[in-house]
Amino acid sequence: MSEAGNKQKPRVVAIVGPTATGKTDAAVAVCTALSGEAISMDSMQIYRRLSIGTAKPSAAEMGGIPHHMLSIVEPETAYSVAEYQRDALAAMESVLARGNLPAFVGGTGLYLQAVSHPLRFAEAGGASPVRERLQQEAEQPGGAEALHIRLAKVDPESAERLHVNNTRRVIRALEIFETTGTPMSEAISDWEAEPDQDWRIFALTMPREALYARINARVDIMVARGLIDEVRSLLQSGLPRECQALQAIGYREIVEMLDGRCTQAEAVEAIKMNSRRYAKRQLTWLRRDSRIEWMNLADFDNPSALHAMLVARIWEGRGGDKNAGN
RNA sequence: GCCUUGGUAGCUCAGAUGGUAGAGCAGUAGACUGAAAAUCUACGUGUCGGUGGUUCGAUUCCGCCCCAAGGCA
Repeated sequence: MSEAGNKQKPRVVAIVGPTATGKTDAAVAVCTALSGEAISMDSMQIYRRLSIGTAKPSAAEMGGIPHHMLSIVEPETAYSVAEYQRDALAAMESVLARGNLPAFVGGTGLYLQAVSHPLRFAEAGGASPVRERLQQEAEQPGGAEALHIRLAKVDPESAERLHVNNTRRVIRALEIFETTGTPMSEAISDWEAEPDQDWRIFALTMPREALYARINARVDIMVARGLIDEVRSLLQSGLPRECQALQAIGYREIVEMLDGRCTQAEAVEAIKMNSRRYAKRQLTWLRRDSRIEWMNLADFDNPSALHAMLVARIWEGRGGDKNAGN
């Protein structure tokens, strides 16, 4: 106990999965049963004033459970993974300090990695003049290829990894090298860095067809609840169309519609389609994480049964309690 | 009832003087380290409506039938 090497790592839970699988409810159930606090792991619920389209939990849905990392920045802000990592880990520490169970909930795969491994990022941060210059270069004819070739010279490993057409990534790698002098491949950590916590990660899922049906239905509900007005008032308040927050699914399509480039029916269909594709990408991301314990809604009579199982699994594996018992 | 035009991939359609067919979209799989709800990559076999006939060979030509849309009665 006094030896650092034997120190018990604190138990931390994460509930992940594609959009519309009921993660929020599951997290509230877990927190209620195990005196936990929820920490959102969602790149868009971070923003204030984006509520309906991000399916941000309402006060009622939170069921009295404290939620962190929700509505913490203004929508005009460009928030990034590195900031998320810093802020979310701080939130986690505060939950731990209170003796409660941190329960991360959300569907942003990169954010999960950032806090649970944890990733070490390069020194060079967000948007910069260097990035802007590289972006302009990329737009020249043959620019993307030229940048990729340049990257291959200074950081062959990253160039190998990155497809020429993935300009955004090529630029980032170049940006890291140009501003720090270190190639990206050396500046960042491995995927598999050991975390300081004892993570228990559960992914909620369901058969593809059922998932898609739920997503479609949820989009209709969002529209019925006033998604269009939400977007309209965001624009009216002067929020620029190019900002990160308005790139969110459900927002960019409505902006298109409000600008008269498509009908409402088309916008709604596009939101459904983009949400389905997003869910598919989320699944792809999660599948490669071997730590994840999958929970298929189809195997349970109802969500409550799944919640009970979740609680039981987390409880039984709780290292601290097990040791306290002997 | 008659005439016309269609019936080819989940959808919209293309195509071959007869040698079993291909685009877009959808879909699927994958990648992912400071935009990640972002960005990027790969993947096209389907009784060519049914059934008879001609033919070495029919989805393609011919007959009949079914279905859809339009027109005439």
